[in-house]
Amino acid sequence: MAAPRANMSYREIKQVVLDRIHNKIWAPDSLLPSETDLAEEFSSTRTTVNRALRELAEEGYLERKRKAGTRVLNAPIRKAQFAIPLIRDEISETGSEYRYALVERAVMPSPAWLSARMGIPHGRDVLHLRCMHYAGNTPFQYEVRWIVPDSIPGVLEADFSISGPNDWLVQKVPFTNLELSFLATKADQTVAEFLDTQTGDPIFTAERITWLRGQPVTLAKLFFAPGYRMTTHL
Amino acid sequence: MAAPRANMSYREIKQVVLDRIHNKIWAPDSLLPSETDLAEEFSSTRTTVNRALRELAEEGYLERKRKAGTRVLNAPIRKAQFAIPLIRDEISETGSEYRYALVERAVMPSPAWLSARMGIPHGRDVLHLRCMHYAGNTPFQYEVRWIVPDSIPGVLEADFSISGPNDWLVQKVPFTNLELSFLATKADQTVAEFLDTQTGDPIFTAERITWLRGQPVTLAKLFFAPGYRMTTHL
DNA sequence: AAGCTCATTATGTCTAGATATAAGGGCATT
DNA sequence: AATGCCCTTATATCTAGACATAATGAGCTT
Repeated sequence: MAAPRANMSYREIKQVVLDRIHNKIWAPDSLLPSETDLAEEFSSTRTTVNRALRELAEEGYLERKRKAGTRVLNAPIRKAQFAIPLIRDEISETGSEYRYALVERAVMPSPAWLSARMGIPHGRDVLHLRCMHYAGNTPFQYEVRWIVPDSIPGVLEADFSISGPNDWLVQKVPFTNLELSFLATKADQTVAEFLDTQTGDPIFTAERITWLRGQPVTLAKLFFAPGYRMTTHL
Repeated sequence: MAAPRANMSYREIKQVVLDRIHNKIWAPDSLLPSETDLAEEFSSTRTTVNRALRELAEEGYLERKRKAGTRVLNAPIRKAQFAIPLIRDEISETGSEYRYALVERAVMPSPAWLSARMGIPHGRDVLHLRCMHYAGNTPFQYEVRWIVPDSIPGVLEADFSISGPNDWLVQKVPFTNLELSFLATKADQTVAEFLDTQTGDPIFTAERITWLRGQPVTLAKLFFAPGYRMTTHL
């Protein structure tokens, strides 16, 4: 248990505050002393205390409001952080060779569900892609993607047979906004074939919609091979 | 596009730096000017520039090393943050009433797979719980949990028939370490029955292991009702 | 009782400058 | 060529103090 000393660093202050929260010295919902008071107690400065409390608030332990003060959250909203690496990196790190294949490319009018989901005019042409990502010879991910070409100059001319649309988009289009969902889906026949598994198998799936300055850019459905886990530590 | 002005706030500086990264003024892998230089350019101070760059590094855009300088990451490791609320809150927010039921409570020797997974001695007694969480009358989550009683005084006497083990643990045991995984599983007969769905249906599942000062505390498998999505925005 | 105004106060941010520390690069040694 | 030492430099953090801003709550008005 860190004991208050003189000249504590903001890290040490964070630890002391955390300890006090855990030991209920500062109970849930209760108000902490003001930064000024804490600075005095820790014989530090307000700037340093501010950083400690600010970070603890970001981590979900405290709630801070101007004038109202700093409060201990009763149910610390734990924030799990998942790193979303490029699939190429994710596969390379396992020691396997990353391989990519374009399955289908088509320009088609936006289907109704897509229009609704992304907020684009019904019937507008969209670019539809289906791709496979392999770790060595093992299927890793089956990707189904729609791209709204209007807002992305050059996308209709881009060559997606060598590398995936994500690579291209990351390079060309800095998105400003992203929605990411994880869910479990049932492998239909197509997915099962591509991922080399049985129809009906549970498939860990990610759905990703990105916008650029309010304009919808792309929606991707990423079907992971059976056994995939998205894991984080904290 | 934010243009550099005098007396910029750290937020404005962040925006300018981000713009420059997006516009490849500072290309991936390239080195940024030093904090001192940037402070001069933005007619700000090093402290302010430092905060801007530090936050951008936390967000995964930059990499900073003492003496080496600040570098643009070529593949911005996007970090998706998921808020992990208490299930009670998650259900209340939908407007439904949260209901809880204990399905089974047993003390048993740790099965081999659990011992291996959590690193506890084989055969050691563990507390096994199965619970249901409902949103109104609709099944929301089926929870299967193991608790290592050694490190948690009082857990064998705790009453889990009224409220769930998570509520109790959060109150009593401030964990120091957590592993959280998301995956897709296939509903077996038990899960299907409790979640009121068909055997074989894909089930979004979370696995959570927590430790207290290196000692394993609990493992929970959380099976969510069909249709569940874990969503985040950034 | 309800609504409004305003002073107070805690946090939010910035300035200017100092010290601490990690790590790259050069130089000398082996 | 490889190793080890040291100097330099860029970031990391701290100090002390200032002003900015949101929100509370007291006191006044309606």
